[in-house]
Amino acid sequence: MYVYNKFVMGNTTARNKHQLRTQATRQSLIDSARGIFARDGFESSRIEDIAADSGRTRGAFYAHFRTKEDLFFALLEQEAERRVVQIRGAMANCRTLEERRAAWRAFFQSRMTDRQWAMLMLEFKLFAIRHPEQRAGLAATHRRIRASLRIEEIGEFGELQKAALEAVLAGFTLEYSYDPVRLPKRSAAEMLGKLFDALVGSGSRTSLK
Amino acid sequence: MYVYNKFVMGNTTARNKHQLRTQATRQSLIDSARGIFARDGFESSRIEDIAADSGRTRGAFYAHFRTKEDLFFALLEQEAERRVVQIRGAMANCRTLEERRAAWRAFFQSRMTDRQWAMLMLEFKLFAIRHPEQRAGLAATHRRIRASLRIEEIGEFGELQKAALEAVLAGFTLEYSYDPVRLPKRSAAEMLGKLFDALVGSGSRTSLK
Amino acid sequence: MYVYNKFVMGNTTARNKHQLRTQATRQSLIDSARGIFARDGFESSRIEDIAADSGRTRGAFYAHFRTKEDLFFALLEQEAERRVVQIRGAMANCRTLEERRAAWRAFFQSRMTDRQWAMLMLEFKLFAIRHPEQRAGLAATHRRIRASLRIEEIGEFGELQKAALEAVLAGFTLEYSYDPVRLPKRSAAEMLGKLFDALVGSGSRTSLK
Amino acid sequence: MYVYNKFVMGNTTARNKHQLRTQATRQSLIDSARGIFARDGFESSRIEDIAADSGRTRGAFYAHFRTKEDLFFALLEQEAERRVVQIRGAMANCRTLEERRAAWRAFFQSRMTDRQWAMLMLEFKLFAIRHPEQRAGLAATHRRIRASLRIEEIGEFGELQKAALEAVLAGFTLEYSYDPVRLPKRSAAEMLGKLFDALVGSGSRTSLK
DNA sequence: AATGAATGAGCATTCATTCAT
DNA sequence: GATGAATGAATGCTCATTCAT
Repeated sequence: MYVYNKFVMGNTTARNKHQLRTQATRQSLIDSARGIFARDGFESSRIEDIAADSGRTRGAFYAHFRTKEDLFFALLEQEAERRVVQIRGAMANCRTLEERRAAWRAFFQSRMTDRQWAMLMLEFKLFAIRHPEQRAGLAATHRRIRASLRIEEIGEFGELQKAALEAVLAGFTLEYSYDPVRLPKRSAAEMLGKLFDALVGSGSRTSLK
Repeated sequence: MYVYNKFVMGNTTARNKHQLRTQATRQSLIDSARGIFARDGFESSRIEDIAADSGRTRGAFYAHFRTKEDLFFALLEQEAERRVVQIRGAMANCRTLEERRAAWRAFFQSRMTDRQWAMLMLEFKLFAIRHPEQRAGLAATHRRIRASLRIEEIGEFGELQKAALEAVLAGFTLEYSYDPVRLPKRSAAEMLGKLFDALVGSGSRTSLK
Repeated sequence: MYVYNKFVMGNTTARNKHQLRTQATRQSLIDSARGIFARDGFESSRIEDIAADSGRTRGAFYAHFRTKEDLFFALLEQEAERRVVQIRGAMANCRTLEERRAAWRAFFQSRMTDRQWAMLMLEFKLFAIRHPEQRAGLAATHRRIRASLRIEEIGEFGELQKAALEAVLAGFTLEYSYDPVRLPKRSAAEMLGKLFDALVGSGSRTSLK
Repeated sequence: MYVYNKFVMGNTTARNKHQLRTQATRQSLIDSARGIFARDGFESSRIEDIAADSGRTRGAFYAHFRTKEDLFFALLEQEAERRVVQIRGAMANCRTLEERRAAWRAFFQSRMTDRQWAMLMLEFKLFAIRHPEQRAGLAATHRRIRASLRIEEIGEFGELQKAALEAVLAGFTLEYSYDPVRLPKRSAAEMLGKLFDALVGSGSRTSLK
């Protein structure tokens, strides 16, 4: 009941109304969770708020998720999947390395203002830092997501470069959320682009690699 | 009772035992708070834990601070002051612009592994993001601290550059806390240094400015 | 959830178990509150005591009332309603002015030994005196209750007479609670009756009006 | 140290400054307590507020009183003594029964607007009602005070009459505090006077005795 | 006597989770 | 599956009282 395999949706053709309604409730809760978790943080988010936001009650929540953590991780996985779909879609339309690199660059820049995702990733990392006993599992999940992104399609990267890209992005999104006046969107995106170039290396230029 | 003037401490020689004890308790609570807040985050930190860690009771806490927030800000201010003292001290020994730039670079790098400070700043920014009603005051405090650092002594900077430096640093420290294996200290520091050079500009090289 | 419409109870026959349980709990809490508030006073009454007395937990209390004040006012309103029902019922059986006056006199006397109600009214007035910011609302409620009693049905009264009646009653009930030996029930009731006559005026006798 | 006998003051002629200051502190605390207890009630009154109001600290309080109750009773005793002095003074100037009766009547009326005393007596009675284990002692004290008033000098009274007088007074003062608009001072005083006459009996008129 | 820091029991309130329906 | 009442542990904060100075 509590296990939800996203591939099931794709495979199953026969689904009755009951199942559809169930899925709708589950999805609705996840959708509401996105906004609440991003706004209040994991700790301060109240299950009742999430349930209320999606027009359900606490009971509906517990029919689909075992704990608040469960929902948090389900949400993260789904959101990550979305980003994977997004970048894979963009890559599919690219022919040359240059195009792929440009697509990744644009993806990288676009994520800075993706406030909800940024806050969720931040909360995820803080959660991981503060729950060492779950560290291993969380790290594995994260690794899996990163692998799906297949950034190596735009060049060979060491983990260091990848980590640096993520770090820079996280830093900019946090800073942007904290003080959007000091770090205006346009200039910040521009600078992020340059940092991307510097870290990824663009053509023959000396990079930070 | 709640007012603590750091300059008084330096100047005054005659202090009775009462005052000494008061200061000792207050400082002890702040010291304990540093570890607890950094470890558990602002929300999850319990006043009882802080009090217990410093060998006091909840009551002692409330004799010195009005609320948990109060302690949090007192701690932040003190920690910030320490960093200011540190960089100002380093700068005092510099003669040339090159020396000053190198000192700042080293300071910048050193802060990445300053895990407690990093987590505290992160918590501070999250707090600010999530308490918009206090935004103005918090921003003013933050501005004051930044002004004390006087980074302009190593060159003219726009707010954008300063913000980018902060963002990059925040991103790296978070990433480093989250997965120190993926982002090993030495290589990360090296990369931070290069990003510093790129953002600050070193000599005639093309910078990210 | 917090809204309780007494008329619904009377009219509705179909009520599911959930609703019944809800009402039962709510009423049980109010019933317990009557005893505890009367015994300990508003300030000293502990929610835990009230919950425990009705065989519930603190949580159940908060499922039905927002604060201790909320419960206090709900209780007062219900108790007041009971008195209104009582006097209106008595009046319904009266034909002449004399009968109505006698009924009121008896009602007046009976209230002196109604210790719980007396203490609750006393606590209510003390609460009002000590929470000036809520004065307006509380006064309005009180006025509404008084209007429901319709004492004018036994003659024309100025506010002064009504207030005096209330004052005398309050004084006697307090004194009776404080020292029932000094003010024995029977003689006190007799004296209360005489004061009632004096204040209300009976027939052609010189009154205190 | 904690025992304070008011007669000592009258007897002692040689008193050094130290003792005077001590007495001043004690008296100052009692003076402040009068206002705070009357305003907030016994339960809600904070020792710190009383100390602060008299410009002292908690420590000074505990140098003079063992507990909050102690102060409360010391205050009550002193206030009662004042009323005794007042009525005894007034009586001393009376020659005839009529004069004495008029003096008592005026005294009775004047006490209604003596808000602080009224609230203190109310708190006292509530305290007695709610602390049955101390009932005996409190009742004895109260009896002693009543005896000092010597109301029998204006006629023979049963306890019933005396209690009724007290009850009526208490009721009016409470009502007057609660809603001074509904029970205007002048008319209330007038009515109190009439009730006094009715209860005490004036000349040949039929009384409520 | 007086100060005021510190104690610690007490209490209102919140909220994740359980459970009868 | 969904409801929502109820649980109960947790926690911030208050305040009478103690105690070192």
